[in-house]
Amino acid sequence: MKITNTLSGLKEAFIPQGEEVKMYVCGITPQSEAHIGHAMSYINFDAIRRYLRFRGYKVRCVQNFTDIDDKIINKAAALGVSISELAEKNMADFMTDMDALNVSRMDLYPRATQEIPKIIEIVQGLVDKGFAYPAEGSVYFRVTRLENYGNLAHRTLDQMMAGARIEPGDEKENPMDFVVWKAAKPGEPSWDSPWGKGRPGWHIECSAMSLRYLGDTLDIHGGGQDLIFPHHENEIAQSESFTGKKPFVKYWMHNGLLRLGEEKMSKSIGNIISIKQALSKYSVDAIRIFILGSHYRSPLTYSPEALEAAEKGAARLRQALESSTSGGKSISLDTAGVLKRFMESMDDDFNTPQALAVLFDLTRELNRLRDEGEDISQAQNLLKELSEVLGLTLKGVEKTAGGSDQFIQLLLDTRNGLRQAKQYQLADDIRKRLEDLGVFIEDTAGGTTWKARR
RNA sequence: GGCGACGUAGCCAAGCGGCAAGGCAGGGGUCUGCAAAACCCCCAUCAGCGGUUCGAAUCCGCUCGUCGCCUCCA
Repeated sequence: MKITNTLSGLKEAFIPQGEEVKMYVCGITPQSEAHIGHAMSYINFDAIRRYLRFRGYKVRCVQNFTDIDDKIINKAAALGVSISELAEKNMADFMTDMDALNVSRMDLYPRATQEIPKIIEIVQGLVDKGFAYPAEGSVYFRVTRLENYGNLAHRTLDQMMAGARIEPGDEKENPMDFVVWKAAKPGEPSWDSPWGKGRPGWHIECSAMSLRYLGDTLDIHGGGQDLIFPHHENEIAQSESFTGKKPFVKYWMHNGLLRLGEEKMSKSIGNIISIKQALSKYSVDAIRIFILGSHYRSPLTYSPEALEAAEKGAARLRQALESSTSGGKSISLDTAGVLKRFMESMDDDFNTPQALAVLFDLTRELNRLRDEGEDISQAQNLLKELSEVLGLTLKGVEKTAGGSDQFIQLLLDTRNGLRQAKQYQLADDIRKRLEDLGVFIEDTAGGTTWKARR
């Protein structure tokens, strides 16, 4: 398997440290509802995890909740609710969204506010070794102590300074120094520390959680491209300085960002479509096909047209699993070939668009064999298995609950009576009216079937 | 200004040195009482210009256009 490593900029052979792949996927700051940009990141990394498991790896994956930071504090104040109340609500919503998107659960979801002792331990360690210094109750990381600062972002300190957007902050020795521990402001939540009351800076929580739950060296650390700098760059600085071990992460993976129109979808710009909004219009499978239909490192633009196209594609895959498997002849499907193509695609830096193409090809082949009267159960099982690797559910829309099924069946029976009597106008009228109610009919050789669609 | 990525059919999107995957839409067939579904066939020379090579969408250079990061952000 090969993975593109952001640090080297190269596609590298994937060799994990041990039996278990240690993986960390940057989570959210639970300040508001998650949007489909988040969905894009987490669906991509979900497919990656699923494939690693499919390939026989054990995977231990951790995802943080950064439940304390400026944004949450301000937002909670604006809404007039407590910080924990806001965070709890958004974390619960996030889990609901992830479940709805069929993103498999992480092994652990640590929270920044519950990792304070580990965070203080790291900050203290950094101060002891001279990598960080206290100033006015805060503690800053001394960026100039590192030779390789900027490596992940492929930038040097000088180049960053040239950006000239950095505000020098009086307490800092160097404008690029970043805060690892923030002195408390009045009215804000705070914890006791050797430097007085304060709270963690951004970045430090991820170092604390990954070191604590996965060890000094991770195999894979993932997140959106917008996290490369400064977030992940700073994580490397803190973690490696604290443990004295390199590398902190063997493979850095970053997904491209979702755009809406010509801009990145982002909370600060406000051009957001929430996961719930998307799910109210499109099926999970459509959303996953839309996202996995583009390579994880490429940017993707959200559009109703693209989602609708994905929805139709999803319907085709589903249809292939729903069709009956009547024939009794032996199988002439090249299952090994299909599997090989699928794995070659995924082995190559998780090329999900190509893997999806394999599924669509398999679907066409399956339908063809069915039309020729072959037993297609094996092909269907393969399609089901590979779809699950990509996290597709391929579940049809539920038939209506309870009673109405019987009435629909009654109408179909009546209509088929009319058809036999060649009363086609009446039969077509029933079909049309059922369609208006969201019930779609198909007359096949084996009888009439129906399904509910929105 | 610095760093990075990208520009492939009507739309979305793989391929990254050897005769252009896949999805959606479109056209033509088969099947069907008609629909629907499904199957078969058709539909691009890869932003532009120049170079390297037996051979380039794929490598190099320039031009044009777009996006991301450098500040909170998946």
